[in-house]
Amino acid sequence: MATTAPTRRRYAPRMPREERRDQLLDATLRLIAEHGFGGVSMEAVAREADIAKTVVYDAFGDKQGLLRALFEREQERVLSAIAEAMPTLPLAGDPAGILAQAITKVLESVHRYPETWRLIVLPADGTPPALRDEVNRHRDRLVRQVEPMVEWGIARLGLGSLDAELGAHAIIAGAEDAIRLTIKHPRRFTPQRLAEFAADLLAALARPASAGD
Amino acid sequence: MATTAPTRRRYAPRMPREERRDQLLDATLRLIAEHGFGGVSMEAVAREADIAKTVVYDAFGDKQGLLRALFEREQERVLSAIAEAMPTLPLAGDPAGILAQAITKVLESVHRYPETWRLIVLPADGTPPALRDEVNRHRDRLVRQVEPMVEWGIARLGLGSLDAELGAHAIIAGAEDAIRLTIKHPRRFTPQRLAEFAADLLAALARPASAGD
Amino acid sequence: MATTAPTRRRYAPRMPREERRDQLLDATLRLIAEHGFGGVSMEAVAREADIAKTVVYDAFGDKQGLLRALFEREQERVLSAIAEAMPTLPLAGDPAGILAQAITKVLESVHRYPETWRLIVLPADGTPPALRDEVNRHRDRLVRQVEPMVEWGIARLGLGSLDAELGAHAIIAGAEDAIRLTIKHPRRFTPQRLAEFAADLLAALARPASAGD
Amino acid sequence: MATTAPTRRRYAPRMPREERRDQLLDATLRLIAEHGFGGVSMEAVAREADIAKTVVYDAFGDKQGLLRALFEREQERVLSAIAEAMPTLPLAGDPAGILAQAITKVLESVHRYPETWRLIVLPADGTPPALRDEVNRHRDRLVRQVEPMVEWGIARLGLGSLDAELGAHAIIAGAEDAIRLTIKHPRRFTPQRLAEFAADLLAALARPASAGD
DNA sequence: CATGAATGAGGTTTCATTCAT
DNA sequence: AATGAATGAAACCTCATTCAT
Repeated sequence: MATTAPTRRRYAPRMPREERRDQLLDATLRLIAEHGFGGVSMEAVAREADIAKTVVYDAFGDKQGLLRALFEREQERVLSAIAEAMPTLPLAGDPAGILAQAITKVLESVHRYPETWRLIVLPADGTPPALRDEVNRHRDRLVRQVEPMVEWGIARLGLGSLDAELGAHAIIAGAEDAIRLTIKHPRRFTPQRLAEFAADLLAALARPASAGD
Repeated sequence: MATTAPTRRRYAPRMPREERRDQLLDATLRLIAEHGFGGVSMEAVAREADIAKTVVYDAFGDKQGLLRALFEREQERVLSAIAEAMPTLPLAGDPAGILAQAITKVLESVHRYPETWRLIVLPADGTPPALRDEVNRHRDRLVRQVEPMVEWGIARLGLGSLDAELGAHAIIAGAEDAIRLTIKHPRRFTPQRLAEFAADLLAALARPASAGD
Repeated sequence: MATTAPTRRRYAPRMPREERRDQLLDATLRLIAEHGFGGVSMEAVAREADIAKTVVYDAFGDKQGLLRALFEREQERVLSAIAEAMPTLPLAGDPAGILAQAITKVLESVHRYPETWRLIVLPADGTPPALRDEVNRHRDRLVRQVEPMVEWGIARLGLGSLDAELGAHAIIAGAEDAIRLTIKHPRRFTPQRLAEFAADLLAALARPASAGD
Repeated sequence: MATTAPTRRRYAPRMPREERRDQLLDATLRLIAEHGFGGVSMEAVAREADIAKTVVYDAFGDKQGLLRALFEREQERVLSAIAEAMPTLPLAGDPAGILAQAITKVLESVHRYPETWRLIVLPADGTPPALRDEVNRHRDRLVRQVEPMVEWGIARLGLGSLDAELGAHAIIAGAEDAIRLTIKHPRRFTPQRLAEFAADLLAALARPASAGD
């Protein structure tokens, strides 16, 4: 008569709907972090929260609903961090400093909420295509948003011939990699180090030509 | 002269093991390309190859085996393309040109075998973690392999203070993004354009300082 | 001035038990009419009445209880319509007229309460067998009740050899079909038309033989 | 170590696909007969056949497929019995005899395959609406097919004013009731008795007017 | 009397995998 | 080296029903 296994508390503690939703989203995020996207199942979420499956259904309708809600919540955090990190327009001053500051701000958020960022930045297959597409849409929009800034930077640094579209892509790709490094080795790749590298790079790009700029 | 219902392929042609394996890996790759990773099932592979399921088991043991074999085969192609693209040591000459040439070579392979590269570069979840890890191991190795070249380049370009490790990461990240762009919009982002951008960037980085270099 | 999401009906109006029961039975009948029997679930009934599920349980105990109560209420209406339609005993006069009048009366009720009649006359499966059996019991009783009238009619019409039991069955079967036609195509098959047909039929059966009857 | 319950033969006997399908359709029909339509589930069918669930899926694809296949098989039997029972055109001779013979033939089939007939004649809700509609379509077609015969009969019997459309409906409704009686009380209501009743009825309808017929 | 949050059982379906030939 | 028929586990989802307030 083992006491461990069959002992199941008859009723999980009651919880208002919103709180339950949050708790379940946390559980889901944990599952993704540990077992990847394939590890998410309504069953597993319920188990992780030590609760009956139907509670999950009551809270989110179905699996799509669960994942959508998760993405929305996390995306929110990511988008607002990005929005805050974006330099204020019109741009003025030193491109290197501007970039460094933006990167620093983003990476600090990554530091605080690594799982959130991992979810958005490493969009795995297994994700309903709709969600994946949405992430991609946001990314594309970001690239287009950054492009005029890159144009300004190119002009400012006297690099007239450079391909601004690719420049924007490169910056976003670099930032994503920085995010990934931050997630994987937070000690080794600190926001400071990564931001400094970006600043150095831009500084090195500056054409000293127009000396008195 | 197929009749409608009861006509069932009597026997698929016998095939030596290696040939069959190749055929099945092709079928698998096709499935991934069309229906994403979720579209791969032993059943689906067998159907795609118009063969009985057990043949797949005989050829690869189990699903892991199938995917592992696929990854190995495709990785092979990727690795050899990379190996060929790598500049010959010791490095000498213009870093921009060297980088441009390496990128061009890689992207030409991407052009030819987009599915292969997609498989390796966009490693989807749903993939057994073991495989994913292997891809990451290869990537890390590549970063470490590139690092000394970056060091050389930094010295060559007179950028003494730059973080070489991050430089290597940046180059790989940029290359990966280039690969992704090539896969997604092959018309718009040609190898030439991407390589040229890389070259321009490196050229702009060159410190004219040691004028007589 | 409803706001979108968080607006939740605070409390449904309190209601004495009997009134609530009636309201819920109406909701149930509506559900059956619209979505068939499969559309009835405690949840759906509660939603249709805009009330909490447990109220339904409090009112009827369980699903069986709900359905049983519904059947009882509707059966009641059906039975009283039938009772009213029944010719008064002892029978006298023209069988055709008697039948026509009975049919007319029944079909008028069908016209007014098609859902009620549909419920009883088209007893769908999915209904707990118990209920179905009850309907059948009532039907059998009706057949037996009609049988002596048929006997009288047979004698009256001078059709001595006819099987009265089957005659009773035939009349009920015909009436049921008339009901079904009324429910499905109320315009096309009016009570008048159907009653007239029945009267014509009986008139045609009359043996003119015993002329002076 | 009880031998009863946990002893489950590891592998059910192999069977060619068609035979398995037939066996499963039989099992399904049995389930419907015993527990009504609600008693049909893939699960239950598998249990009834003492076989793994997936075998049912392999055989029919899904639940719809199972039910559709069942209906097709049974409908087939019903339709061919009806076709055989239909009097040959052009009609000639005694309407009563014609009707009696048709009814006899149908009811003999009902006697032999009561479950089949029950399935088609008592079409329950819970049936996918598509199937139900198909049954109704067949029934409607039958009514329209019978109508000209009724017209002929009305003329033949000298009942000029009678509503032929309703006559057709009445005949089908009566036949259906006869079928139901046969299914429920095969001893009490034999084909002979029911056919004789129909014949008597028609005979009684004949207007002796054209005395020399 | 009414609510909202919980449970458990059962049904549909898919899939990797094994057995028998 | 092939085939086709079987298994079991696990996922999604729905529903009747109960608990706590």
